[in-house]
Amino acid sequence: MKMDRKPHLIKKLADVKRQRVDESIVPGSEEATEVEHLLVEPKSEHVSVDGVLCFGKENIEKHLKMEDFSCAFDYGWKISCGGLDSIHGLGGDDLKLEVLDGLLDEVDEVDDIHAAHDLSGACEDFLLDIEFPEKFSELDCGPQEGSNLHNSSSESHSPGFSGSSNSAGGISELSIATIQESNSNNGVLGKMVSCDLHHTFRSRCGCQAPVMDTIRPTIKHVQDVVESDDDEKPLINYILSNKKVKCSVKVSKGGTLLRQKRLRKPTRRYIEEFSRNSTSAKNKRFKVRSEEEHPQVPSESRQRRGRPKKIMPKPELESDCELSASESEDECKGTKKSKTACDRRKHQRMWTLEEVIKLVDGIAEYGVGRWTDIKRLLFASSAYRTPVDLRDKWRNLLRSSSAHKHNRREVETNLKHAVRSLPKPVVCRIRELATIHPYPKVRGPKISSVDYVPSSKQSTTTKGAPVYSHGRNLRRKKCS
DNA sequence: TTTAGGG
DNA sequence: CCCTAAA
Repeated sequence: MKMDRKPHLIKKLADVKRQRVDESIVPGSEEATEVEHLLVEPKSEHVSVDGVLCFGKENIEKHLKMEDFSCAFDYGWKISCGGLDSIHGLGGDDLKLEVLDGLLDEVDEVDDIHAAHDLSGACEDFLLDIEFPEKFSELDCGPQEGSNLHNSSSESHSPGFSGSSNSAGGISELSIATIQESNSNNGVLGKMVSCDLHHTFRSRCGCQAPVMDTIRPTIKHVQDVVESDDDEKPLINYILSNKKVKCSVKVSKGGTLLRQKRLRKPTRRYIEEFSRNSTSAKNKRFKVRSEEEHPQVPSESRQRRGRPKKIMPKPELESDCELSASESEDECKGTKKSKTACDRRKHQRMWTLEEVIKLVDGIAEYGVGRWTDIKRLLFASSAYRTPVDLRDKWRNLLRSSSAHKHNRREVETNLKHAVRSLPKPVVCRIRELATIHPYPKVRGPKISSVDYVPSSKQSTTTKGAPVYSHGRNLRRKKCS
């Protein structure tokens, strides 16, 4: 199916190109330069999303028009075509390849072009993106293939495609920036260029990439569509959310080139949580509780961070599956990118009052420092609380309680706002424990000889007051 | 592996 | 919450 159309389309384009090239390209050398740059610097996927999203039906008109423009920039076009064709081994490539070669000779960025050509190689890094075009090509591109190059939806599944999509995304992204300039410099031409660039993108990833103006409404549209069938896949949600951000950024920046760093593909879990939060922040607490009721579920979530241990012991529940899935994703693709993206703190769990109380009880019973014991005995049910978490929480509790002591008024004012605050009895207990089981750390003065002047500082440092009797807990901070 | 401590 | 060092 694609095979049939390709040659045809290309031919058509070639014709158009002949007509247009002279008109559009010749006058402005700038565009050419810019395009080269564009070709050289593929960046970030966010544009690809733009392009993909643009596939709204309302844009058919625009797309058609753009097809006319598409030839303004034969460089990008040809290249993209060549790349795709060569990759997919479609018919009628010889010609195009030839042309491509010619272009390669002409253009400086041979390497880049080759890279584009050799999509399979280029795309390895961008497997993440593959799903974008896929999803959207199915979603939005389907109905209107007739009017488009439509070399995508069916082909998009080929491994090489992701690469093309990426580089195309980079192009279109840059093109946006370029467009601004072009517009200012020579309005019409700029527009044409932009159109063409988008077209290029579109041809490459098989989706339509209309000009900026068309993007916004389209996005909205797509959004609606997607939101309507929520089941479609969280990924889409993510895309949309991302999309929103990007759009806003673009607007705010007024078209200045903005290069967003590649974001790591969010795990399903992240997506889930994101959607949750966005839907209702209030439910958060409730959620935590509900999750507490099924502690086995999230148990896996924690394992990941500490040590690899046994990765995915056995998927028990759905959420477990999710986790494992995200895990595997992380492993596959995250290898390279995980570093860039700071996914720290991905899973935060609010400490409920019950938990805090439990923790305090545990500490009261076992003492400070025996976190594993406390965990094992009191938090066995909540697998997501590691001993370290308990310790951290305790630390925080101490801090807050001491803060209470220091300037109560201030704290109280905060209490009004912060729902965080613990009930007084709990605070009292904490403080009590603090004195009984001093946490080795926060001690005011390095007074090793507490015996001498204990009272003076003791009041202020609360738990800082070293209680010496608890052998185990008596950890001297390095008294330098 | 567990704790402490720092970020 | 996360990470690392030390025990």
